[in-house]
Parts: sequence; C-alpha cells; structure tokens
Amino acid sequence: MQETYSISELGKEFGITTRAIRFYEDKELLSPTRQGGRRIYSRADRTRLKLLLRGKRLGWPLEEIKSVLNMYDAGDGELDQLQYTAKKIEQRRQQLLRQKQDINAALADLDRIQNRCVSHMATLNSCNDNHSSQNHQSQKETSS
Amino acid sequence: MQETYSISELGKEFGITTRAIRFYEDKELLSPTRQGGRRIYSRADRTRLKLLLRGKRLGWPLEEIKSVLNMYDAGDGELDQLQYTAKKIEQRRQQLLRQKQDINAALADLDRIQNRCVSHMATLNSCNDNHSSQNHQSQKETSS
DNA sequence: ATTGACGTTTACGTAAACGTCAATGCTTGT
DNA sequence: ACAAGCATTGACGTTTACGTAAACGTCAAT
Repeated sequence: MQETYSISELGKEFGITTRAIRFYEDKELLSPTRQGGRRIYSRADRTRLKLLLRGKRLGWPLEEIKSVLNMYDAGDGELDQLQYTAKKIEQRRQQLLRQKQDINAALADLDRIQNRCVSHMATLNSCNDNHSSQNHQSQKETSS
Repeated sequence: MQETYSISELGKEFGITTRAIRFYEDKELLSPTRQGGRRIYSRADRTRLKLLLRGKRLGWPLEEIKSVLNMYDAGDGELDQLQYTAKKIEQRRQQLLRQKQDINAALADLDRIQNRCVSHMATLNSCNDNHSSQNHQSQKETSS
C-alpha cells in the first residue's frame, strides 16, 4: 500500500482518464497537493475518489457527490453547521432507501422476465430436442 | 383507474414535463397511439413510463432504460433472441446487485458520519445545556 | 366569432461530464 | 545534449437530456 499516488496511477487503478480526475478537481471534489506543478494524491485523496466513483455508480450528479463528500469532513464545526449536516444525512438516507426499493422492484421484475424467457425456451427445446442445457440459477436472496 | 391518458395527465401524475415525455417518444422509449395528432397513452404506456422513471432514479441513461424496457416485450421470439435476452438479464442483474452493495456501503457510511455528528453535538450540548432534543433514530435493518 | 386551454412540430439553447487536441514543461535514461 | 515519457494548462468539441420559445392546429365554452 503506497503513501502517495500520481494522477495516472489513480486513473489506471480505477479505470478512468486523467482528464476526468482533473475535471473532478476543477469542480472541487478533489484537492491534491502539488510538487512543482505535479499533482500528488494522498491515501485520503484516493479514498475520496473511490467514494466519488461509488456515487457515480449510483447515478448521482457530481454536485450531489460533492455535498456528500463534504459530509465526511464535517465532523467538527458549529452547531448550526452540524444540524444542517444531520438534516442532509437524513435526506440522503431517504434517497438511498428509495433507490434500494427501486432496485428490489427491478430485481423482482427481472426474475419474472427471466422465468417467462426460460419457459419459452423450454417449449422451443421440447419441439427441437438435443440442446446443451444452459446455466440458469435464479438467486432468491432478499438481503445483502 | 382510467383506460387512457393524455400527455399532460401523465406529466402531472409523475411530475415531469410534457416536453420530457415527447422526448422519450422521440428516443423510441414510448409509442402511444394517436387520435388526430393527439397522443393517447394506454395503461401499458403508463406502466412503461413508470418503469422508465424508475430506471432514471437508478441513474441509468435512456439507452440502457430502452434496452431494459425491450426485455419486457421480448417474451416470445426466436431462440437466438431469447438467449441474447437472457444474457442481458443476467448482466442487468449483476449491475443491480453491485448498485445494491454500493447503497449498503453508503448507508453504513452515513451511520458512521451521523454518529460522529451526533456525538459532537452532544459535547456541544454538554457545555451549553438546555436545548431541545432532536429526533435521531438510526435504523439498523439489513434487508428490505 | 373569439378566447382559452390544450395539443402539435420545428428549431435553437443549455448544463453536465467529460473527450480531444495543442502547446508547453519537467526529468530521466542513453 | 537530447529524445521519451509523463506532467501541465487552456480551448474547443461531443453526447445526453431535456428547456424554451415560435408558430400553428383544435375543440369547448362564452
């Protein structure tokens, strides 16, 4: 585990371009130190980028991601600021729970579609026999 | 429950503009019937729009949403087409499960941040007493 | 007959999130 | 000394997902 990273190292590790990383800095989501112009990313910067990309996978716009990232750094501060942060945390939690419901609904739909799909393939196979059996596991876990 | 809907009815119901709905049609995500130029949306069209918006809340681009919507209509068809659909269903399932993991991780992070936040507010309150107690329930359910 | 309320198409504008050069700088091996 | 490789900052282009008019049709009510 390294102490610091170059911009291209992070780009390779996370599969994004250096242009994207610089863009995130431009939008004030990252603020690496410099060594004569060159950007030096600490492990905290790396973590921030990791969280940023998680937000992206959840479909959040960069401005939202920025405000969430700022929550991580809002450990201390004035009471007003803390209460404001607490309120935003609750809002974010609500959004996440709604997204979770959407995902569960989408997974249920996929199950239904897959069943229809598989059963129709079965009818096709019963007419025209002797095919290689495919790999169909319909996982039914609720949690995780 | 109505049989058909106008474009503005759907817009109001789902809180989107008619411009957006027409745009979705332009991108071939919807295809309502016409009555002398006017668009008439069936209940199936309404459901399609509902699914579309769910995809949007999950952060999917319209092109992805379109391909998912097409899965719903791919009940019958050739074997090749069914196998292709089955493959796409699995890919979509994988993405949903990864999104679910991201959400769980984000929820866990929010718990940590909230705890830090609340405890720091407590230290502030212990110095300057006599404040109204806030409403903090940290739900710990894993499923749903 | 006219006025709204609703609908239509066409066209241009815009914000977000980068991609793609171009011109330049540092620095490291030969 | 000099090229190779990685870095920098602009500047402009692109795609997505609509917003915002403009100009017009239609139908019901006054």
